[in-house]
Amino acid sequence: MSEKKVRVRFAPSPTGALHIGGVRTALYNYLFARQQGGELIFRIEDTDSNRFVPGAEEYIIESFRWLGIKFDEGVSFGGDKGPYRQSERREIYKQYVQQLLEAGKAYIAFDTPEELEAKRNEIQNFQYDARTRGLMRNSLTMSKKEVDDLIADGKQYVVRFKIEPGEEVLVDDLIRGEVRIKTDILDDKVLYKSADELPTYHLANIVDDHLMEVTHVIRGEEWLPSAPLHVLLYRAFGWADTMPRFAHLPLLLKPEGKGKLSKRDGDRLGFPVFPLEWHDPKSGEVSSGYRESGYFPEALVNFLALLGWNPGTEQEVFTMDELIKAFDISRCSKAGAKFDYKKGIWFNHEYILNSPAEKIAELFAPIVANNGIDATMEQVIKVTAMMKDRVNFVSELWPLCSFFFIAPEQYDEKTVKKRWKENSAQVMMELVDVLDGIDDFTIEGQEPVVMAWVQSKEYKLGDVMNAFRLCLVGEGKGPGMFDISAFLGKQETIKRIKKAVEVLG
RNA sequence: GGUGGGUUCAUCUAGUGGCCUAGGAUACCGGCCUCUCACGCCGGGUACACGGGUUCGACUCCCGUACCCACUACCA
Repeated sequence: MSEKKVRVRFAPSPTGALHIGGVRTALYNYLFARQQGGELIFRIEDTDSNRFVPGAEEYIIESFRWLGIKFDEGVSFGGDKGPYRQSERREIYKQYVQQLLEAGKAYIAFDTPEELEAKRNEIQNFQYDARTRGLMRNSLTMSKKEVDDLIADGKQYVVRFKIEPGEEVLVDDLIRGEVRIKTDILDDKVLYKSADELPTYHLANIVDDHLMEVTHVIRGEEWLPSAPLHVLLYRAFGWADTMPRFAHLPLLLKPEGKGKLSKRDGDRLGFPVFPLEWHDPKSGEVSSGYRESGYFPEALVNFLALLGWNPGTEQEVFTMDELIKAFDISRCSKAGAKFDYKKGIWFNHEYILNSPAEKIAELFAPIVANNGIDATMEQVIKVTAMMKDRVNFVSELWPLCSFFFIAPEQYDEKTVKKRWKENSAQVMMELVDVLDGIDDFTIEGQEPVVMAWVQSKEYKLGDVMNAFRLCLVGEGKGPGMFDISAFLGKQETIKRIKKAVEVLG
């Protein structure tokens, strides 16, 4: 319809670490913006001064930097529609609140929280609306003078939106289709609080989205019930013709059991619910993050993108660019998705599989060094190339391949029992002689010679190789035997065999 | 309680009236590969919430019931 440039926003409250569901919402906004050639705005919704948590804003920005989700404007990103922090937009909101007041579309209410609480106890299912506002202390029931005097007196008040009953509001949702709600069941929402001179979410959201020329509001399903209120606000301001389109995303649910995904589920089942490690400044509590747990940002993004959306093809592994091309908001599912964290692990495995050994080795090298090993980068790359496809996380690499760098101190009991035969010691000593005679100790140099010897002696290949493995590794695991011996070199290989023969006899 | 949203394998999901004896992926189990352990490959399993319609025909459309989720704050 319109030729307007697509503009979307992600607007978190700085009340703590960014929840994984929020990350997904931001990702969908990003994919949509990029695909449409539009822009993504980062706005901070800090209209609740009581819930502000220091460091949260920086945490959120750093999270997106790590994930590769880039904003075009907003807090810390520049732009000419700022300020992008709602606490810095007080004067703007005041002006629009005034506009609503003057048009008779909102009114001032003096009821204290205690009075409201009393009313709720007095009347069951009490709701501040057309039926009850005549019973309350507000500018609808008081004279203008009374109201002016109270304000002049410094009495605290709120501004409430005057909802007219008897109407049906239509919300046209990109994911859910047409949702209709009767205004009778809506309450006169608080739009502004004089106490901190700040609006509530609803007012700030509409004013900012309008002023920032937002064209699509992509947010969590928890906002669906208040979407009609937002539609009504656009109308009250006379902005109905430029009202953004809405898309309400399904929620992320607990992996097992009922309810929405919480931090406790992560702690219990052993997966992070935050992108980065979070240190709560109040409680001092530390929560694990995907980054610190060894996930690749690309894998997390890929995993999250497929949780609640699918391309309609059988492709599952996507780069960010591929996601941008394939994304289609109308293909988002409507039902909440249980958080399938095991699939997230699989995605990480896929990324390791598809990454060159050099890249994984860069991450593995510090781990090798931390274990007190003085290895060259070339050695680390060699080991990584042999072992990386077997793990889900880089951190799993070391326990699997420390034997490349450290000779076994002891020999796994079960493997000894199974693989160390009567004549193993003798065969291994023969093998030492065979190996000692090989000048070219590469895989290609060793293999034919050793194989020929095994054949000539009519030994069983398995018996020789498994005993050989036990000598070099200390247990029955690892890549091909000649890969290991070639890496170790002639001297170390022979040394380990002799040591094993000595210990195992 | 009220309002809105939702309901396909254990899990994420494909499916827009006949292509569905319901497809893919994860997890699990089994096999293959093989000098071991993995990886990989191949294979396996009791899924359309239930009940009524509409229709020649329903997983797909309509109604009801059940269950789940969200919202119901001077929080977002």
